[in-house]
Amino acid sequence: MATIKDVAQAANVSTASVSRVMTGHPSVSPAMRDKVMAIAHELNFRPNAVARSLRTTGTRTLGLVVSDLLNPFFTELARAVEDTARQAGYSVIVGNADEDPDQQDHYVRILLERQVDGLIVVPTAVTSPLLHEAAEHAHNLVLVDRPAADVYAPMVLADGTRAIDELVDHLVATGRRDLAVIAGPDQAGTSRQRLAAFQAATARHGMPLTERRIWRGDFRRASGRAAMADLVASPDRPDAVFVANGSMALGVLELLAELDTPLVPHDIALAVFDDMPWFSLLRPTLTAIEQPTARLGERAVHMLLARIAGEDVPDETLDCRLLLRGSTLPREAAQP
Amino acid sequence: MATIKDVAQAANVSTASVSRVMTGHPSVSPAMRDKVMAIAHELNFRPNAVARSLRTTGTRTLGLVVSDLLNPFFTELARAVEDTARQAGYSVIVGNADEDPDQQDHYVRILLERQVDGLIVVPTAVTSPLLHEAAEHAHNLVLVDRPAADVYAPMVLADGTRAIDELVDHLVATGRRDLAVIAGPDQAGTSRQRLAAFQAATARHGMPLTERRIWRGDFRRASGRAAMADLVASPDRPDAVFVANGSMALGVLELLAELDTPLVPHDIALAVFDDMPWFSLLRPTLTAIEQPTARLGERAVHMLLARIAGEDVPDETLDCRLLLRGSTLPREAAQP
DNA sequence: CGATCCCATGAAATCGATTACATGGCGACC
DNA sequence: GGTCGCCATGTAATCGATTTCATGGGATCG
Repeated sequence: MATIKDVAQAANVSTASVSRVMTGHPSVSPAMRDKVMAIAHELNFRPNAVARSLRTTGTRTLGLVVSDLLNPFFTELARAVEDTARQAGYSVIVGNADEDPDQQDHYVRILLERQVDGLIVVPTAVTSPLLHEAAEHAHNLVLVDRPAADVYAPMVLADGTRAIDELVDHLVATGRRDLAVIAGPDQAGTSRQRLAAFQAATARHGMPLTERRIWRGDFRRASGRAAMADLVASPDRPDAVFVANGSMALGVLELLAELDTPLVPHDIALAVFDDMPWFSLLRPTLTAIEQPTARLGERAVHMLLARIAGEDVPDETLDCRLLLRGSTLPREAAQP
Repeated sequence: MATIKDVAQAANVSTASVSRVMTGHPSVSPAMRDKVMAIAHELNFRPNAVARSLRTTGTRTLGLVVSDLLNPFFTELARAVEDTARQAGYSVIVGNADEDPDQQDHYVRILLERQVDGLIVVPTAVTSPLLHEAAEHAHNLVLVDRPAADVYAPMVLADGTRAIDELVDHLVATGRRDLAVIAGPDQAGTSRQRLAAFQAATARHGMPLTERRIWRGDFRRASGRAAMADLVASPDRPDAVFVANGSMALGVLELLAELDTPLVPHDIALAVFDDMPWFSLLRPTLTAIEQPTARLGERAVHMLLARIAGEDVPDETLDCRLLLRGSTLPREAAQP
């Protein structure tokens, strides 16, 4: 690969001049510019971004660590982050923590070593010493989707409380009396939030959630399936089920599809936190709470860029939207 | 951030020694190792990977340019690439070309400047001067999923020919006589391949595809929807439709779901190239050709690492699998 | 006990760019 | 016409690591 020195020699000028031409420095004569440009093209010169970064401290690279790339929610988030970053002239290195705090830390460490200009993290666990430290150390850090204790970094979250309230109101209003939830792992902030909101809402209706009505998953497909299997096999089934994320919903739906008799919505109302484009293709169509996923990623990048620019950035909270569909129709209306 | 010099000073040793300790060089005394390690921890020293890369030429980073991150096929591919790369100690910078050759070139350029150790590309177009040049210039390049003319780089492709043959055999055997296809953009190699295979298979059955039976999409959701709208509205509908990728299938299904009378499978048999986890949740369940997506990503990384190691790497072709489901049941069996 | 060899360490060069500082030349202004 | 100043360019330092080469000291072996 041709270096700046090769170009300088071939053009009979100093490396400083070549550098000035390449970076668009104002005081360069047109003659110099043309000559250097011509030779640079001819030699197929591409500035070595690694060397540049070393000198300028600045890599124009952002790091993104998500908790589970298999989950479409996070792939959409990643897509939005990549898109927004590119428009601002940044590249993105992606890390997949697979809901494992150690792997998350592995990536944070690597990304810091690579001198990313900023870091966007979906915290796998509520607490991480490394993240804490990264935040302390004036590293540019933004948390997305999930809160994390003792990490002093701006966050952008989707708050589903209002939508969950609305959902529970609807379920109760349409005659459901025995609500259950398939929750996520306790270590994830979003899981706690959603569970808490659901509990609060049911309590508000005078029907607080008992421990028997809380199934614990891990936000992955298989755990949703297992929970649902358990749930339908139990002697006294609940008459409404709220699944705390989209991945688990896939498992739940799989299991339901294998049953001989359809349970939803007549016997059981079903609602999912996270909407997917194919939910309205199912029969019955699936009631869901839609998160502003793309905006989440977009805002995260903008907040991060603002932090990089030295600005003070407040937390942001985006609202979620309840999409009522067929799976939560009242029992009567649901009879085929 | 503490540098190696800070550590060296604090420990009263040379930077060379610190470097040797950090990189695990064999000839370092235990005393030295302990002392340096202790101080490094204390100062919270993290080696600057940018500086290291400059000296060692090697970034332990791979670049991945995919043609459309909205398409679940590519997100799964990206996930597999990231996973495999991480296991080999590499990070991945992802670029999304959005089916735009210019944007693809933009990313290739940036990734080359960043000195990635290797590049995995899903070519947006059949030809790209920059890719051609990158391949020529002994850059480590591997193409995935789609062939590209005049780019001399190893490829790993999924060949759907056999599965498409099988599909057409099945359609004909179950009484379908008027087959149609919603194809992708002509610039994409996979689109050409799939269309060619479909045409060949129908011809083999003595019913060559006429131009009227070929709808042109662009591999995106909206184009699938538009094509299907056109198709169902036409006076003489075909009795079987093959959709050339999963994104377009989503649009097709959306449109079908909005119709009052179900057409599939009685009036129209439907099959899709690309399987998705939720295809078996639909009613009818959806016949699809499954690609070995994860293996594709995995093999791409291994081939790339082999190239980086200087080995000669042959092209690879992986086979696809036809999954017959409800949407291609014979008309008789399909009556509700 | 002396010669030899190797091991641990340090000094300094190096990777490829950017940039502070020096310098020469030319135009402008009085 | 002389002085001042700025503009274009070059020289060399710099970023933070790795690595070559030199060196001194200790162990080994005869």
